[in-house]
Amino acid sequence: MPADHVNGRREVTVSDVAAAAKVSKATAARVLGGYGAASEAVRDRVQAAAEELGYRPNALAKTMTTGRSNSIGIIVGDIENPFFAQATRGAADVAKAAGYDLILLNSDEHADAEENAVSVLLAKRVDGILVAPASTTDPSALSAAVDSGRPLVLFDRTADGLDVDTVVADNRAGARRLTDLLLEAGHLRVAFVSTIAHDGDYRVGDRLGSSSVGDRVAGFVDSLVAAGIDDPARFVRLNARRDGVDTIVRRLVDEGITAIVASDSLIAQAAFRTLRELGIAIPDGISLVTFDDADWTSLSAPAITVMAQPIHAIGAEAARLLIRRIAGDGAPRENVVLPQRLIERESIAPPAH
Amino acid sequence: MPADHVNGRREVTVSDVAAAAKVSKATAARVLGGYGAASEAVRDRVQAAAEELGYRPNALAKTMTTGRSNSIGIIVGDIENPFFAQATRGAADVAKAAGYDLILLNSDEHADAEENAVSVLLAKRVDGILVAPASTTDPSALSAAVDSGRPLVLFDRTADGLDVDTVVADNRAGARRLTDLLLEAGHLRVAFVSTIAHDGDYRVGDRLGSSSVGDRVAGFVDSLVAAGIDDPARFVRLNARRDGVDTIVRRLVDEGITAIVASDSLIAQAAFRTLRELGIAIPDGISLVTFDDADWTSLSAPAITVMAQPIHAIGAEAARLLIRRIAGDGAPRENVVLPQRLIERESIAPPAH
DNA sequence: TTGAAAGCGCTAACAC
DNA sequence: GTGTTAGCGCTTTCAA
Repeated sequence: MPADHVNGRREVTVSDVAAAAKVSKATAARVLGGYGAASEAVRDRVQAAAEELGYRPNALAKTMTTGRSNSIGIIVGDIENPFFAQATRGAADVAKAAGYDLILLNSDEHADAEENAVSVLLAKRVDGILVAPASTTDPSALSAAVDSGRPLVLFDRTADGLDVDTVVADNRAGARRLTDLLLEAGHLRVAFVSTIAHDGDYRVGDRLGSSSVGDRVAGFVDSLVAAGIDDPARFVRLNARRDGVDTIVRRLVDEGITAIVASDSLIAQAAFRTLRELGIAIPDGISLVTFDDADWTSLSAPAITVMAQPIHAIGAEAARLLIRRIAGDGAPRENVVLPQRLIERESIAPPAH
Repeated sequence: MPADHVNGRREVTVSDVAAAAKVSKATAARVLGGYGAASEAVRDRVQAAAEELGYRPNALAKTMTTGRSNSIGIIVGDIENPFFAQATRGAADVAKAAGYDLILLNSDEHADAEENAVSVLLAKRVDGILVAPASTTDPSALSAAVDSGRPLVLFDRTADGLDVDTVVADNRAGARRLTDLLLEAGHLRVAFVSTIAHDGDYRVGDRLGSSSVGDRVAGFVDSLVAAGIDDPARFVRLNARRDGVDTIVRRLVDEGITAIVASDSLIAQAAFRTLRELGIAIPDGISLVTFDDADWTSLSAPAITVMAQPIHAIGAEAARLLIRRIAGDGAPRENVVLPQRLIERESIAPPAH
């Protein structure tokens, strides 16, 4: 039952229009497709016939012959995460302006889901793929995409060993600045908390599964080192997904930590709740800072000092790069690093003791 | 340059595999496509050849002959809006489980963008469309979708005159309950604020552009009427996008309103900020309630009493319905109404004086 | 179980 | 300016 749809109705094709307009298929296709030339009379006749019959182009057939689908795939961790939603919107706007649509897939940060997503997109012959790689250190799930020769652009995270364009925020500088702020306020015992999985305790130089978290940790360490603080690695607490942010924060409190750098606003949110339950005031009991200017950070009491990321721009820039590649730009790979922006609010105070 | 990609490499096809395995194209296609029968020996040979050559199926070609694309389109107002992001995730999960992918389009609540989105999706021959209609009262932008005969399911909002499945939340009951809470606390002057556009002042019975807002207003009015409050329409303030939530809230304060029902959490957020600027305490100066359990509503001081919606479920249920239709379910249209859930927090107190 | 051939709706040469 | 023809990569009769 090809071309028919479930309801049995058959779609109107170029041939139908051509017949109705009494011209050849090629001519009808030329005016309908807006390419080639045609006399005004013929053009009118064809358009009238198309209108009359309710002709709707079949983009798939076009793709079959041209090789271009005008759609690009985007693989995010989870579209429900505001970060990805904003980046996706940025990408969608740029894509739409250039005539592309987005096929959206969630990886949940799992390599196998990511690999599967790539397969699906390749099968649908997307013109290019945008992805926030689930793993920086082992991006093998993306190899099919690379092998396919189709343009691939990474955003938010880089991927080791892949020679592709990337767009990320300057997480290291951002983390450095955020931590500096805490140290300048007099803190000596400040912790960095992330949900990222990591075997054993963190040691300086360890590579993390996500370059953005890795860069944040590096910036955090930079700051402590510059301040002459001994053994900075002991202040880095990972595996918060496994262990629970709540548990980790309680432990930090017991250890006498006086300030916390949350690796993302979800962690900050959990920490905020735990501190409230513990009856510890922010910032007088403990100072708290985080990444991303999430809604709640300016509405909470106190409002949270954050390092905002140009999220929309990250997605938009990635899409721009991808589209340029699709158009055949053979320039060497580009690694765009966008600046973060500090928003100082009320969650930092000198340490208590 | 058909079938070649930008880089000039040609994709491996069924024919290539068939040749390598020394079988006919049909046979190779049968084993590769997992349909029809084949002897074990042949099957192995074909699979080995496919593996060897790096065969990747072309889903588009398959769609061309079968008429099924295994992709569904989803048109949302704005993916950056957490409501749509969550609903999209719900739909994506159900879709993925059934073997479908999502093509995502933003309408920005504009009819022309919506109409254009429908066109694109129809051209890409999606198997069905999910849409949160930009307009309940004039859904003509969706007529092409309806005419196409392809399944269409609406979520979050209904559309007048369209005989299609819909999935919405019980906004009227939710608004009624939320408003009742305020009246029970002793409020007599409570306002409802929405960004929806509307010509002139609201009058009871006016139809609004969005059924969800319309239902909320209706529930609000129900409550006031039940309490014997005169002329409830005067407490309904629309056009907040045009006039600014800030301006409207200030005016309400001047008018001596003692409680506000925000039509969504973005409005509540703006109102929260304005009241803070005005130095009016919540709930002692003014009580505030809203829809949607947004992050900030539980972290703000005070935490906001909200009517939560089963957002994920709305998207999931819509996708479920759509997929059932795609499978050929000819049952009469279904209008699913999902219950909302009250979360009482700290933003209601008896009126001041 | 396997193969040959036709066709999905379109574009792209190439001729006239 | 217009028509003819040959594909794109797959599935689907229909025979063998």
